Amino acid sequence: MERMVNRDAAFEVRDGQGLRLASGKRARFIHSHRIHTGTFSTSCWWLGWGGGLLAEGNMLAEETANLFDEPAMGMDETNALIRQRLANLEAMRARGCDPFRNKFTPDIGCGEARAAFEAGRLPEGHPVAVAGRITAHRDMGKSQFMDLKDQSGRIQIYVQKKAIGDEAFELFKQLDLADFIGVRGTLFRTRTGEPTVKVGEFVPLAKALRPPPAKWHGLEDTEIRYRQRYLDLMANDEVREVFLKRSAIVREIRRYLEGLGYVEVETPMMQAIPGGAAARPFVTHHNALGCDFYLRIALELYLKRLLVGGFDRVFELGRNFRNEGISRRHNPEFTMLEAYQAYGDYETMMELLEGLVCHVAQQVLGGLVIEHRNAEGVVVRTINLRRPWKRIRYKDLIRERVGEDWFDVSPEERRRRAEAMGAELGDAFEDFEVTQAVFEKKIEPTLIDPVFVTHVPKELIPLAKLSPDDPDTVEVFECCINGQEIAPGYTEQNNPIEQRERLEHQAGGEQQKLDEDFLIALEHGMPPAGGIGIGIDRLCMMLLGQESIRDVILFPQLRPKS
RNA sequence: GGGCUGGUAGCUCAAUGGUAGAGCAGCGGCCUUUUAAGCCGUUGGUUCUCGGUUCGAGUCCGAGCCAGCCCA
Repeated sequence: MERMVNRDAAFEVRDGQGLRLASGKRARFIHSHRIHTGTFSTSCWWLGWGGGLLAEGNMLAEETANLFDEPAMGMDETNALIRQRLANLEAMRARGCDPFRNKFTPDIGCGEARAAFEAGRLPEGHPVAVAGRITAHRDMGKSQFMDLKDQSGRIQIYVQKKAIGDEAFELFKQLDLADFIGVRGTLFRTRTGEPTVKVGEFVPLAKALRPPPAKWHGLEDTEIRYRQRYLDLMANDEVREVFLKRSAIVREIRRYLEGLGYVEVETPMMQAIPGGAAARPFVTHHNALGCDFYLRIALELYLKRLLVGGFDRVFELGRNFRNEGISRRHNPEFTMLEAYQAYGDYETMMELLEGLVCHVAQQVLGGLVIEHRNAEGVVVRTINLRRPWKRIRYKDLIRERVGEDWFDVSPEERRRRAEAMGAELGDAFEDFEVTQAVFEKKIEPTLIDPVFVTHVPKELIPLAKLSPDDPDTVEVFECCINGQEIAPGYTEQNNPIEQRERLEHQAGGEQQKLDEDFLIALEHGMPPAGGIGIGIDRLCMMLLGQESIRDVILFPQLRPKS
């Protein structure tokens, strides 16, 4: 009975309120202006748009009737295109055909069938069963062409009136663009050479009550593209491609790390003390425990506990949450890879990163030279990932880019020069921050090919371990590609006494901000280790040539529509 | 948070302050190998919201909402 609701899930709950349906209760619902009665096998909620129900189980008929008097808010039945589709749905039903079928089993994908036929792996006349969404319709009178699309791609189908009979032909014409159908037929090639399925039988599988985006221009409204990504994916093949490749990137990252003996783990997203980074967290509340939790801002502190526990090569690939601004490069939730390797150091992690990114690029993109193109298809940037990647010390890079005497002049002179270069400096900026502002504004954006910036001043990263050969710097690298920092890597701090001092200093005397359990773990002994964090969204932007993080996240965060 | 740009039919876009339009989609008709099919006809609008100026506002002004870009 639940399916009954599902099948007719085109009808709204009034006033945007949800209705709770108790198991075994009878409920009335409406479709196409007809009221039906049903019983629910499980309890469930129906809410807002696309929900199905108008009244709760044991509500009296009179009460329900009142609800029906209110104007429809959820589905726009005033829209002529939707009304037309509802009428087509009814007409289909009147022919005794269920517009929302439970199952149809294709024996090959649309794109696969097409490719196999093109390659000669399937012969002319070969029988196939395919299913997909109708993406184009070309009406030739007594014969019809349609394009059918599924995940594997597109194939054309061809229907002749005399081949399927008058009755079925009329039903066929009741189909709308964007409906799903299943088709059984045989492969052939049309006069124009197009691989096509000659339909012997078809089955409507699901009705689309709303029209799809325009076929030719695609969907360009950025707001709809992000809020209703399914429409974007439907209409824009290149967007689909980006997300399929993102999936492949993540898969290849896992494969590479597994090949090196890394163990993938999952650690808490809800944490009592959010640590491992300096960022504002989101707060949430646990009712039964009666306390607040924070959504994690980093993976580090739990992964290090696992090093203590004896997982020597460990990684997690998952979501972090930071309660900060939203921009072209920032989404409040973003995907991070953190990996830790016992008995390694930051140099180990540089090699890991090089190997990882090259493996992914080779497997997913088929090469190590990445070209970014603008909307006109002109190459605007080329990134060369070939190994070895450049390694340069922070101070050497600064000297190389903004003057050999940068660190020899007075702090006042550095400030003057930085401002002359257009770096924006806070009044309270210390000397190292002035240099860092120049690095971020003037140098980082120019680092297109991969660069490991090493020997970073210790003031910048107070929690890291000092470099033995230059104690003013720490054993840290920042890897920049495509003008952005993609991944920092560290020789991890395993001295619990120093770690405690630093964290206590960072907590500023607020005990509740100190992750005591983490410090206790370190006191049990953590092997020396290299660690790395990779922003997967930014890595995808770089590899896939996307200028905005929103174009590599399926459902980027936007302000909720009221 | 600040600046700039934008919001018009289901989609993509037009419209000097003077009758809101086109293409596609939809609907009706013709067409049995088309593919952005074609041809003929046709429906469709709270011009994001609220207020103001004006004889008259999609257009000008003010406030707000949403988005994009830049900056913080």
